[in-house]
Amino acid sequence: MLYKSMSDGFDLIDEPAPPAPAAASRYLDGMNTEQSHAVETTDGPVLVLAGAGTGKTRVLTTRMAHILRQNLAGPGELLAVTFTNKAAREMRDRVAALVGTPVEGWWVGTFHALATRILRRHAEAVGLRSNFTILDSDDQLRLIKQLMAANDIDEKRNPPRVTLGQIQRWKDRGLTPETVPSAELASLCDGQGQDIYAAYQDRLRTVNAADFGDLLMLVVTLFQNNPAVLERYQNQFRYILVDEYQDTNVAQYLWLRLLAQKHRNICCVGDDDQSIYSWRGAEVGNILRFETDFPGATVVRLERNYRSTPNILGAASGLIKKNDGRLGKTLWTEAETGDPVRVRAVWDGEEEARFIGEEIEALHGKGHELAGMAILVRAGFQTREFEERMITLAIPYRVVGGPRFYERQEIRDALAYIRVVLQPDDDLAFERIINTPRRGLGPATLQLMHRLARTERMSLMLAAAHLLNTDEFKPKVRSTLAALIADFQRWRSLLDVMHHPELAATILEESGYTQHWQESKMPEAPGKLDNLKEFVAGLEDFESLAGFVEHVSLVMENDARDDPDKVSIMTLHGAKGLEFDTVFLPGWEEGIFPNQRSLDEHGVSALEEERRLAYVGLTRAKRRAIVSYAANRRIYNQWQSALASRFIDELPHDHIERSASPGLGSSGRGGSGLDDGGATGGGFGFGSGPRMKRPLDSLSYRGPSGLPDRSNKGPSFSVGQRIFHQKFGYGSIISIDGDKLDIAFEKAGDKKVMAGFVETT
DNA sequence: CGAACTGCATTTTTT
DNA sequence: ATGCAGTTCG
Repeated sequence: MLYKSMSDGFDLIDEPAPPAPAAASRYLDGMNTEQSHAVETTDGPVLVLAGAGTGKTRVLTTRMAHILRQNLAGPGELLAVTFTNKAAREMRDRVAALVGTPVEGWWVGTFHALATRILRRHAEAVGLRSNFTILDSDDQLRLIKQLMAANDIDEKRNPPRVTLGQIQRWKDRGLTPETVPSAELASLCDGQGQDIYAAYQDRLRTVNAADFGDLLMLVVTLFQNNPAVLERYQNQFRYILVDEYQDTNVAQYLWLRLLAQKHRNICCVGDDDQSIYSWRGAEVGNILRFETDFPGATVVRLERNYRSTPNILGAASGLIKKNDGRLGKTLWTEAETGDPVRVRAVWDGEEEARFIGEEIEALHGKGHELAGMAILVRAGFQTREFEERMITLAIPYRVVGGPRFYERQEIRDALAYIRVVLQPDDDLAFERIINTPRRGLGPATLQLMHRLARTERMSLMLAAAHLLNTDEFKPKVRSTLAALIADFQRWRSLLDVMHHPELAATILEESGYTQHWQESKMPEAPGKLDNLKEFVAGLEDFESLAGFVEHVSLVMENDARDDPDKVSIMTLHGAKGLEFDTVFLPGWEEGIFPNQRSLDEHGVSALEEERRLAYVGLTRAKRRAIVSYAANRRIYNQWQSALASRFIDELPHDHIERSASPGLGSSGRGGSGLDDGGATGGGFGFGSGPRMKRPLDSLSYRGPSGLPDRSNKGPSFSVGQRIFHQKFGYGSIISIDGDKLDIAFEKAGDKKVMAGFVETT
């Protein structure tokens, strides 16, 4: 099990607690001073700055247990908010273990789940009905496309994804169509961004739906417009706890601030150094500003680390120190020094995968569990070469974060049928399946329905019903559509009668959907049928179809089931909150990590976020961290010479040990602080060739040490100069950064190349 | 309606 | 290169 070990070092005491005060504080045993301070400071705002591996979950859960045990609040008066369902579940389980009571009726959950819970009760106040649908990203995109088409906006120049993304960012910031700053409108949708946003919101209200952003924003609106409702919740939640506060966006912040205003007992836990989600709206500012927002706040720093060795912490701390604007923490530990962080230079990606594979085999051979090892990459596409390597070596592995069950086409289709049964106004769902399987209800029919729906501001289903009373449809269409609507009505009437898994099966059967896949000769058809079976079977775990649909829309989680011993391969983002004995951090090269695109788009702040990502990566390791970087990288099937990531040079020398694979420039002398004067990471960045397996071909460019000639005695270059490169041919210099040249090659396009591999012509 | 073709991008992701 | 989406052709 992946996260099992997370409680290592702070096992929970789950004996039932005698009421006596002396015994009641036993759950505080074994906590360090700062931890218990964070737990026991129950009055007023508290900010807990919890460095990586300092036991923040323990503090959070113990604090909840403490509040309950001291009778400071009942379960219903405690609000505990997390970002992911996994975190919410873990919190529930651990508090339940501490208190010895089941967690029914508690307000422990994700922002979105809790917001939904509030919203269902007050839906009318914000223009929805209580059974509103929560849209998934597929629905959202389809809707945006429709609206853009209706406004004659060119999709080529204005990708719908971008439009949707912008609207989501606005919602993250709590901005309505009316309050979006005009300066931000010019660039979107040829200046029609505001209209599209407004139309989008309008459409959502009409079809009784909300997207994820709405869930948060509508609660804020609800509170702002209905003081009585706000007051009720303010009174109810005597204590508020927030996990991962550095990840909150503006809407979430407003939400919390409104709720906390009355009792002011809000405790936020977070780590500004682990803020890696600004690109999806998170505001590090929220955590940096906490003391201003909540005057008189108590700030507790958790700096004692229970996870990693001093070497790992030293390397990570040295790296993160390069960031400005931190609240600042100094992690320390009493653990044994441990191995230095290894930094390995390799020739190319293939060799990197081979190297990591060998390391994993060696460790496994010595009895280390595969489940304790992880390969953490910057971007999804990097997982492939490691997967391939694991397959050839027959090492069991799992890629965390692949496509999810509920995102599969057939599951979404099935879900859409159910959604329409539950909520006839759910246009997005209805539209999805109106012609799936094929019924001859194509675009023409749909267009007719849409027109009426839009002009009369009604749902498609209603529009269809109206149109059946006219002679707008051809007879065949008319009878098919009438039959479909009748089907839906019949299924709806069975809702209270039939056991819901059975009903779902009936719907899939009678609608012809099952048959559609039975007849399909697509290779994936059998698998899809299996998934549908699994889907129906999964319904047993829920009380009703409505409960199930809610679960699916809010809990789109991966089935993290199997625990057999496997190496984890995942992105750095995906690894946040996890820990492993051994962590491999490949691909530390300029352009990949830090990611070039990110840098291009957001400059210094992006660099700092990338650095935090590196910090997150390193601090996942309990005992061993192995960073690697390749001299050559194939990107989109183009060979590029790569430069070692600047982060490598930022790792403090006394905590790392550098080495290079045999045959590669910087000898295997190993030893930390390899004195190669390598400002850019030790003799790196050979020119590359597509099939240049060894650097031999480029011997003539190397200095006596076997390193590329990086002395400045070689030819000097100037911008605009015409040059020749062994692999890329002729080109001209765009810019010069030390010994790194940006060159526009005539054939190969723009590349970054080391000066040592370029000849003047 | 489905196969085949063309053009295009290709970071990170939860709810 | 590769995969995906949107379009076009049979």
